[in-house]
Amino acid sequence: MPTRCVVYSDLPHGAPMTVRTRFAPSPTGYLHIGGVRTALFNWLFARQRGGQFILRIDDTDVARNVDEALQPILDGLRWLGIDWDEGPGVGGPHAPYFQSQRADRHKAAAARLLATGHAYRDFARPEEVDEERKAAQAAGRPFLYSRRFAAFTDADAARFEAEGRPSFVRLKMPREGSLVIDDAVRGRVEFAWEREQDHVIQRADGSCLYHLASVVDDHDLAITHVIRAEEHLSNTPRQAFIATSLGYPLPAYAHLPLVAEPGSRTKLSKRKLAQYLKNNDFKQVMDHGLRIAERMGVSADADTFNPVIVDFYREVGYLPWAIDNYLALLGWSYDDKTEFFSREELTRHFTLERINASPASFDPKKLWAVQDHYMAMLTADERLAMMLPFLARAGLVADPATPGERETVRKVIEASGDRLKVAGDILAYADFFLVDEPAIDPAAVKQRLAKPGVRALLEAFSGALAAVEPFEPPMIEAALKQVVEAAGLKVGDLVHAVRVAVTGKTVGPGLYDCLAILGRERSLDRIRRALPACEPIG
RNA sequence: GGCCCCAUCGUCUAAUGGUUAGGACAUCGCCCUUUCACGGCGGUAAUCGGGGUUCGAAUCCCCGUGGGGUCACCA
Repeated sequence: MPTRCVVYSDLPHGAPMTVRTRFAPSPTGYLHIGGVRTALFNWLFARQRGGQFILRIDDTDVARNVDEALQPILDGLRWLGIDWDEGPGVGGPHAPYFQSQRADRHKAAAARLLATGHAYRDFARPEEVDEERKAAQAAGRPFLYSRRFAAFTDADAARFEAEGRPSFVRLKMPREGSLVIDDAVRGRVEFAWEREQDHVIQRADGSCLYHLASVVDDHDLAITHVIRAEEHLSNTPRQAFIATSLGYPLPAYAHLPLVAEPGSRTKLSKRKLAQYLKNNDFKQVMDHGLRIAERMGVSADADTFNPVIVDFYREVGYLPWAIDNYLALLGWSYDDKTEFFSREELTRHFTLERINASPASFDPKKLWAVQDHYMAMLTADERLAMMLPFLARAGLVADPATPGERETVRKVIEASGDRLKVAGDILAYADFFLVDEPAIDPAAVKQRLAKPGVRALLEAFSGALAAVEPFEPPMIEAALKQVVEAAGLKVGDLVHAVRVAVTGKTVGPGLYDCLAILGRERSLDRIRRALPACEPIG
């Protein structure tokens, strides 16, 4: 290893090498929003350069059921449209794409490192290293393993073995000089070798640790650009040491700014949901999701029903591209005003150069705004296709929906306009058209129905409604205005009461649309049934 | 604590060393309006501090301060 080694942020010009990036999640059972951002940037960069995006599963240390823990991650990426050229489910020329299945390669690399003197067998017991560590700490100096149980000769090894000590393998890190990497987003970063530990790369049982495995796999998969979160920046020296010791060319590195908590710079974590809920924007988005889950009768399992986890957005009915577009803006920008990009535009414009180096806090309200924008661009048919499954899940329509149900829902969608922000919102706007006896909000009754004069007004309107022909919004509006004028009142005085009588709520699409969709008979029936509630309370 | 990274409105961000420091979300006010939502108009709001370099610094350098990441036989 040269005392100074410069890693370039991109490949030399003229090298006709295809860009290959990877996302290497470990099977944790869920897809974290920060992980998605990393995957997205890798994907975008590969696509922009006409290269390949590889999905590798870093399951080196898993004791759990990998399939079960992997599925949500694969599903999440697919849902978001982040497709991989090689990896689980699609295979590829460098298979297998599971780290656990590459153990032989890792072991061979460890053996080579040992043979070339870049690593050594160590016979220290954990507590013996801990003692050194504590002593260094107490003395106020940086810890550096003494290597006193390192076997640099066969004689050493024989002696330690005679003591019955198990051995494992450590890196023999340089203790002079420094490593300089030219990070694509951070620029030049220098690390002194004397601060780097002799990391363990292979356990006594022969299994290899993450850093070795990762470097070997990246090389075997011909990864050219390692684009990952900033938390890995300090891992880079040991990985660069492993790679160069093995004779591998170094990949280019790009360390992405962390996705931080709302209103903070701390790394976003799914475990701190309770704390994030104190943030009003976060709470609003969460509560909205909770209401939708409740209407569908879905249990909002805190483990995945969490705005830090991608599943949340799928459950609630966000558009996958809205999430991609929002996440692309978290740490990256195109110019001073463009915020919305089609898939093609984004893959055309994306560059590593325009990635920001400082942490970016996750703002669920801004994501909401991006979602709003894309939702508004959908046609009624597109929304219908998107929303029907939510209604079916809530038991409000058959699965598949009958032609009649589809027609009704389509009308509701058209009448609802921009009110539907996420697919799950249809539940709140369509229910009273799909059930015979909609739930009545008591507060709405008190506010709009239980007042003097309301009953007579509703009765008069019923009479007018019975004669409206055709039963369409403009005519219904005219009839209502006539009743109101005859009574010497304002439109609002009747509209609100009719709305509550008919829908049970104070909010919804335009009233005339509601009545038209409901039809004459059902409208009259509901008004009739609401009349007893019009008696003033007390 | 060591090492490393970061620092423009509350948030995401823009600004070849020369701009009245721009946009978006959020927020506030007004308008539109049958509710809600949308929409329209307008407002509040930022270069962490101190030194340099320079005719000129958000921008380059240094020092502080603050925040963050990382220091496993986890990944």
